[in-house]
Amino acid sequence: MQAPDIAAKRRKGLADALDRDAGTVEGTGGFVQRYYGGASLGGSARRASIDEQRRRLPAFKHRLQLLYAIETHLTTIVTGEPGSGKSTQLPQYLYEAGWAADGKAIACTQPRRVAAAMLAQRVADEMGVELGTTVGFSVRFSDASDPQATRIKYLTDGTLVRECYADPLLSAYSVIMVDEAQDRTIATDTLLALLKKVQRKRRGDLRVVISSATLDAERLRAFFGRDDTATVSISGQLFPVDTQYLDAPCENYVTAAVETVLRIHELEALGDILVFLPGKDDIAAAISQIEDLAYANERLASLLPLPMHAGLSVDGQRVALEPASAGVRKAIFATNVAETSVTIDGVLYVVDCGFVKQRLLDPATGLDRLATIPISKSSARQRAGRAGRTQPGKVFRLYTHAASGSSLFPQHDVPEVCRLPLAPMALTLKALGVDNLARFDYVQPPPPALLSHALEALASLGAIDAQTGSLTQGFGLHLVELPLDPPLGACLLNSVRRFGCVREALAAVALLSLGETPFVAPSGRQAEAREDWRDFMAREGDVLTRVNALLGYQDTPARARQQWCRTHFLSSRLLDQATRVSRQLEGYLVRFGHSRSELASSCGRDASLLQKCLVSGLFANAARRDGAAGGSGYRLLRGGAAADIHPSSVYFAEDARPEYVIFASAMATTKTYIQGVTAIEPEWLTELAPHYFSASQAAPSRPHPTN
DNA sequence: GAGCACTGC
Repeated sequence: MQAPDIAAKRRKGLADALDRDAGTVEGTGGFVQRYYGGASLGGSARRASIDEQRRRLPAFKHRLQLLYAIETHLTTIVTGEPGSGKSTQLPQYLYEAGWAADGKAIACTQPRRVAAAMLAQRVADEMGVELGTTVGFSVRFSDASDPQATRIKYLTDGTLVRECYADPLLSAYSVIMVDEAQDRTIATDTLLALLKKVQRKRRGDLRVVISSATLDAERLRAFFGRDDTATVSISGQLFPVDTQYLDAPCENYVTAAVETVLRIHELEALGDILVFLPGKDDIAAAISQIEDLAYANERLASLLPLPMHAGLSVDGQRVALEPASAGVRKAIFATNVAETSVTIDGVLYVVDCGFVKQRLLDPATGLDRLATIPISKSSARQRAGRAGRTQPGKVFRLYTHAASGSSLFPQHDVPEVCRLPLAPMALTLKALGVDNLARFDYVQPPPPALLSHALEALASLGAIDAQTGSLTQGFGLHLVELPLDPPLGACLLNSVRRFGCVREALAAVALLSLGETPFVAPSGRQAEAREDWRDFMAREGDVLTRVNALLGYQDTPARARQQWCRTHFLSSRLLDQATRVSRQLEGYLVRFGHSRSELASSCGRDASLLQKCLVSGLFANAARRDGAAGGSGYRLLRGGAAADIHPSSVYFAEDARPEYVIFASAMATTKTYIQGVTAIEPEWLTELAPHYFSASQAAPSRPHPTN
């Protein structure tokens, strides 16, 4: 139960807050209050205008209703469109109402780091405090919070889950607001499930607020218990969006998108167009179609097609965000980044192809697929909303009205726990004392096949005991702490324990955890780039080649790195991030008690040490040349699926390909491609993963049964 | 022979 004096203080705080304001607020549920005053806290003109702005936000009308709901219910679900101010205002209302009065803090979690940092900055500005004092944030690589002073703390949900390791009851917080819950990421779902457990243990002392744009509210109410859960809906600041559909299904959404853009440009008032397409190939195709047409058509000179996807450099993204010159209409061809992560101002028209690329693990084959699938109805609404941010807009859906209502488009997205590899989540839950993952109280239970896949993977790495299912001392416990996929974490731990190649392993693991290759050439300069890249190339494969690039980058003085990347056609964004990751990982190894000299170990000229080190974690990703199929392809040792070398690999253009390889990832798109490929000797598999491979041939034996 | 959506610790 809530300590009486604290609750009383808070109620007084609520009353004080009411006393400061002026006008009449009306909430639903019969909770109508008069409020007085109007003095701003700071008294300066700037503060007064900030207060004015805060009052104009839709959330303000629901302020008392929200505070009342949170005061009287353990869990409150808040739905509201973007622009309603819930992410910035609700934590402030709670603070003003005294929820942080007794030394506890109010947490607000976000799925993405930039969002957490930006929100904290804005709220600090609104409250007139220095960021990192009363208002702070904590995300990977950046902590601007002070345990003594911070009362409103923005974090990523992954960071808060990690705080559970040190403080399983999250006792530093009185209220935890989980924002953007509609994303249903693994981290969000994990956090929600943990919060339900913590709420029970803290016996009414922790309030949970779940906020979301378009939420499966009923599911969450049922999960947290209908009696203890309130629902509040806040209207957004969106303008009406007129929706248009095709009369008949289109054959090709790229052509249809281009045609629609041209028609808008021809017929509609000036205003930018945002086009949603599934991938960057489609984006490039659409843009080049428009550019080709523009040669022959002068009227298209005032139409500026631009790409927007996560693979672009910061500068590349900025071009699409900047306003076009007078009289020019931007047509931004974007992937899903523009649905959630990036907000583009000035968009009046949205063109939505109705598809998205989504990653999913096929439990039958154990292979990742990147599939182009119809979007959910929630996602369609979200995309449409991008046209109505500043004035009434229009959305052109590249499918028929009949299809839009049909089951072709599911109501909501499939949450990540139902489609992605779960080994990292399984490790987290084990570390937090969840012994039986099959019986855990999930927001939405994952398919059993995904769970057993994860448990088998963890057992084969030695992270959990195959018989008891509990984390192994030392290895398993360290693996939990590392911010890495378990196989990569295993490589890193083994590099210091067994192989003495920490310098290279840090680089390799950091690069592989980011997934992409740093070798990126602008179109048209491929040949020139390939020539330059020869200096980095290693016979042993992609990983050593990328390691060479990263170590070269790190050996370059910081101020010269950008230029160095430009001359060598390398992604400085990726290499910079990999550098930060490897530094953070090194910090973990220090914390685990490894000495400076252990961490300085290098394999020097003996690349086989690093190769073996990679095998020790990635052994499940082994493949052998497929002689029967003509020799250029591979066959996975686990499952036996056919696979090809990804075009980004150093082996793609090679005739002499190694007989046995391990790879960082396999992904089925048009074909199954393996990526991040390293040559190995087959006997390393039986030497380093004898439990996984039978000694006679390098083929997997059945993994140990688990749990 | 020719390509990977998006996050996060």
